[in-house]
Amino acid sequence: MTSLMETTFGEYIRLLRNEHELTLTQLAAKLNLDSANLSKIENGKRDFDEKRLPKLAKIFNLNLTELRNEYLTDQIGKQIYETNCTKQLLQVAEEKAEYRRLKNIKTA
Amino acid sequence: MTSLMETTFGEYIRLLRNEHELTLTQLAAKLNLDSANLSKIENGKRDFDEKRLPKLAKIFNLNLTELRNEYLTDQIGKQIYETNCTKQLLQVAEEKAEYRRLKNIKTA
DNA sequence: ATAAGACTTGTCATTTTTTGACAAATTTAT
DNA sequence: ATAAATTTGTCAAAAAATGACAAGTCTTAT
Repeated sequence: MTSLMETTFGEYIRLLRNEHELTLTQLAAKLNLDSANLSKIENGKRDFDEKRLPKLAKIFNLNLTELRNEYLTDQIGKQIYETNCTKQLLQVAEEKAEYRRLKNIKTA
Repeated sequence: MTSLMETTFGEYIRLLRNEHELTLTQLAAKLNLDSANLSKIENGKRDFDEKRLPKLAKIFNLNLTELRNEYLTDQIGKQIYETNCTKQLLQVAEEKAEYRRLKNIKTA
């Protein structure tokens, strides 16, 4: 796996956009959304809608799976940040995830 | 800190309820919710509303902070599970959380 | 067998949250 | 100063979460 970004997902989009010298308006059009909202996304004031990941990957010719990982880690990182979840608690959360895995494979 | 549960939050509530020999109806009443919905919560089909944590703590005479941690780790664990987030990706998510911390302390 | 209590499931209206869209700033580059 | 780019505020629409109730199953006592 390619090493993932140490940025927010919004910053990552901005990075890509700048690399490709697109304006907000131009990229927003390609993504089928409003430039004002894309601005908010890049500035972390709104979330990028997961449904648009395939489109985003196509526009910048990125591997969708890796992009999804970028997105996923951003989302979870955000939650960790917002809830002030410590490493110790995160460890517990991981164990609980594992518990769900065991349980649900049996159950389903 | 007391060691946290390796159960879902719903299962934990059920555990507490059974220990105290309360019916769904009885506990639901104390929590100001419908017994049918409490059943769903215990069975993981709905989320417990965070707003009720203080009430829940009071009913069972629990430390609110610890209960919150129980809740928090359940929530994040659930997200880890649902998104199939691997340990490796979780590590990245943690770094991103750290990045947000640094950034937002500066920014705010 | 059946009646009662405990629990579960399905559905739907209400509430809350998220999203899309537009107008009006503000900033940046020329 | 102008024009383009970006940001911010607001609000209606869409989507998701919640509350409530009805109807179902399952168990247990009689």
